[in-house]
Amino acid sequence: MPELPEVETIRRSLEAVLPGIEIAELGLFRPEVVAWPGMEEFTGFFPGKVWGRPGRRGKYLLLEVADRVLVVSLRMTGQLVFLPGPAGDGGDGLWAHGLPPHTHILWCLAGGARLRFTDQRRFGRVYLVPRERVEELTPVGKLGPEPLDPDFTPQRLGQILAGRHRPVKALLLDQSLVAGIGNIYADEILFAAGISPLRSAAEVGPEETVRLHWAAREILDEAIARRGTTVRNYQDGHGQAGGFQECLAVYGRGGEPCRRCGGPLRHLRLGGRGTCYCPCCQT
DNA sequence: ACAATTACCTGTATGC
DNA sequence: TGCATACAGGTAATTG
Repeated sequence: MPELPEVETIRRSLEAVLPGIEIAELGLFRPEVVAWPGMEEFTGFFPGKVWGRPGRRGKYLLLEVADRVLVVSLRMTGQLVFLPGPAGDGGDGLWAHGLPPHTHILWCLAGGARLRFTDQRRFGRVYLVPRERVEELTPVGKLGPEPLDPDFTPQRLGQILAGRHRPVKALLLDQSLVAGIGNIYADEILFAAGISPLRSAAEVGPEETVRLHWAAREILDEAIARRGTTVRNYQDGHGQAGGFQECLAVYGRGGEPCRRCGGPLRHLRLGGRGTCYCPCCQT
């Protein structure tokens, strides 16, 4: 499940190889993954255009291409992988052999390399929009602050929590309040902060807010350093797995002993999401 | 305005 | 062995 650390890792992978490369042709095998604009305009745009620098906002990849931005939402199982060419399986253009199943878009690049978008469950979407209309035409316009930006302070987090009576985990998952945190990191951040996911946000005190703010940055930074978490099928922009799954304290460990107190971790359903926490260490 | 719920998807695991 | 069901969960749309 690509969350902020995974999308940032993909962004860094692509930043190393994509800028300056020209697009030769495009294969669109599943038009419904294109949310904007229409299929004809989308397919007609790319040939001859040059990739710019990849950016990120929350869980969204923002790939500059000529005067537009390709906004990619990977959702659950989406993958964006750069395949160097023309060696190996590269260089065959749109008719390349060995393309994995669920390949929905393939950009064939000058020199034989390719960029492929795959998504087993087809939740993922791409938007091709003018640079100045990203916020207007894509969900990026509805996102809350970036948790790793300097202006995301404990005070700012306090304002987000204040007066809201939903469980604190539900707020962490709400992309319009804080951008980039998904189910894995919400559980890990709350464990690191020692706060129960069930607590009403309004009842999180000032001292705990500082701890929660610290935990969010600590966990997200460390997860980026380890190139993301691979529990199912996440891979970075070169097709490599992440390493943070070895650091998980609670996610996916319901019933297993807490690494801090040794007691059994609890698994429950919160807002339709699987949730793991330690009832002893998180209050 | 806010909060809760549902639809969208398919591979994997489990129960009978 | 085979079939049905539950589950994984990010986001948009819908309902309350």
